[in-house]
Amino acid sequence: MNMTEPILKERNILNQLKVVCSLCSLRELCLPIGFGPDELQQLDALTGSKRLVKRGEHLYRTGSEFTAIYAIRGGFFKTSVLHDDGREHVTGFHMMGDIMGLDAISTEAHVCDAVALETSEICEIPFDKLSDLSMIMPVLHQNLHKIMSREIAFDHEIMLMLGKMRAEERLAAFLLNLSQRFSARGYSAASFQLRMTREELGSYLGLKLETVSRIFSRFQEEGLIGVQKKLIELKDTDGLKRLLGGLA
Amino acid sequence: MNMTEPILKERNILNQLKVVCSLCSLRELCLPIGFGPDELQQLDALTGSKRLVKRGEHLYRTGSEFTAIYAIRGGFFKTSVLHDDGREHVTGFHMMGDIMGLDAISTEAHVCDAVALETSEICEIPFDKLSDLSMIMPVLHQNLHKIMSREIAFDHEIMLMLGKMRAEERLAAFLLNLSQRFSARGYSAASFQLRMTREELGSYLGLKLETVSRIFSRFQEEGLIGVQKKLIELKDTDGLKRLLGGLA
DNA sequence: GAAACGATTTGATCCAAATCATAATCCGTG
DNA sequence: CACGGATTATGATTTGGATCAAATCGTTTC
Repeated sequence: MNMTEPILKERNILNQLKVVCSLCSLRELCLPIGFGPDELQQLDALTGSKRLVKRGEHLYRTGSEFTAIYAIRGGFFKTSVLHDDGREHVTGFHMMGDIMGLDAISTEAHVCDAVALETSEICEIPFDKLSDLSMIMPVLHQNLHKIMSREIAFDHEIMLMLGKMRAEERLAAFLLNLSQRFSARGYSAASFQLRMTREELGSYLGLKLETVSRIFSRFQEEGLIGVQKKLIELKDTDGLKRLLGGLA
Repeated sequence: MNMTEPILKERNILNQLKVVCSLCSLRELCLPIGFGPDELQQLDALTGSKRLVKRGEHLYRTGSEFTAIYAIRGGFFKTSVLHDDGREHVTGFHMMGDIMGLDAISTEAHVCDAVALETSEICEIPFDKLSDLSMIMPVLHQNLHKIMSREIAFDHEIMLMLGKMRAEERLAAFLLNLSQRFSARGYSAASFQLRMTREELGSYLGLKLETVSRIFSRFQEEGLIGVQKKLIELKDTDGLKRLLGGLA
């Protein structure tokens, strides 16, 4: 073996990385562990096919062909399914650092709508390219599995919430989770802006919008949170946690 | 390049396949698409580390180290999480052909208990070996993604059920899903034995056991199903589907 | 800047499922 | 096979959240 082969291989990887829209977004997001410093620098240096999705626009729709997964660089999305009778069910809220579209791999068609709740920047990652690439980059391969596994585990938490918690507990759990996610991304854990309506939040939590509104008011009376329209301030995190009691 | 290298590689794969407990179980189950006839025959010929789990025994427990995923060759499992206050929440029912343990990849520790509801035969698949192997077998790699993706999509359906459906709709949806799963495995779609108690079923569906019992009785009065203890007979599948209305 | 529409809050009433209670039945085990 | 605990069925009552209703507040839009 001579030295040219590894170099060629290296170059090939770099080319593919470009195609793969740059993993700079992935670096910031969910795939950071395990790359060496050099690899990280290379990933960072690459610029990829980013795209703006304006508030209210669809990133993808139910039934459209699955070709890519999407890393959110900034902004806020909801995913939802629409029923025959016109009712909407919100299946998730997604922010900077989250990956969307993983549930479509098995059917090769998207199974929900993804809509931007504010103007957002996303990074499109062609899945076949990512898949090929992960065959030669073990770390990427592992991280891909971890991301999917994390989504499964997170969904199980949601199922617990929907199946076992009362309305107050659901709201408390939601606020604490959102706070924690903002905090993990460098934003304030105590104060944040909701991007969704009461109706969308209710749909996600299995509640009616009136119930969401009432419980926000009640939490405010009890000094647990401050509410000004969409601006939420967590005033007594321990109190909220106490509400959850024995549940997770 | 000479001819020895591919042959060595091939042998290496076969050795690893043995370690990987044999993919014969996987063949029957969730990874069947994409292997050539020769590969399939080889997979079938291999016998792997199967294990019996008796009724009531744990396959794994919350917090135990994640080392393997499990393919069910026969039998029936529930997965559940236990809360501080002693309450149990059932997160899933699993039968022949299902893969369990995927939600533990990200944390490297199991996040739920898996208990056999009847004496069952499982195949343990060491995950690091499977992961290595999938690096050199693209089809295995793809199928692994598909399985995980399918689990995510299925969980979204459960979330819909828990968030939007009334008790009757949940039971109807559950019975139809179970029937369809039995049917896909070659068993009768119209008549089957429930392996779980009313309480476990209620826990899974977000209902109390009394509600489950009452609705089974009501369905029977209406001629939708026949119930004799745990033996369920679907008498009017269309009627059950009609109950679901616009949902799913 | 007024009009129009959407989002939120709050009140009154209703209902599905939980809870409480009691049998009846099943099934594992000594 | 008879005992005892677990499971199921069913009735009576309670209640949390849905539904119906109306007023207020915001924010597009023309």
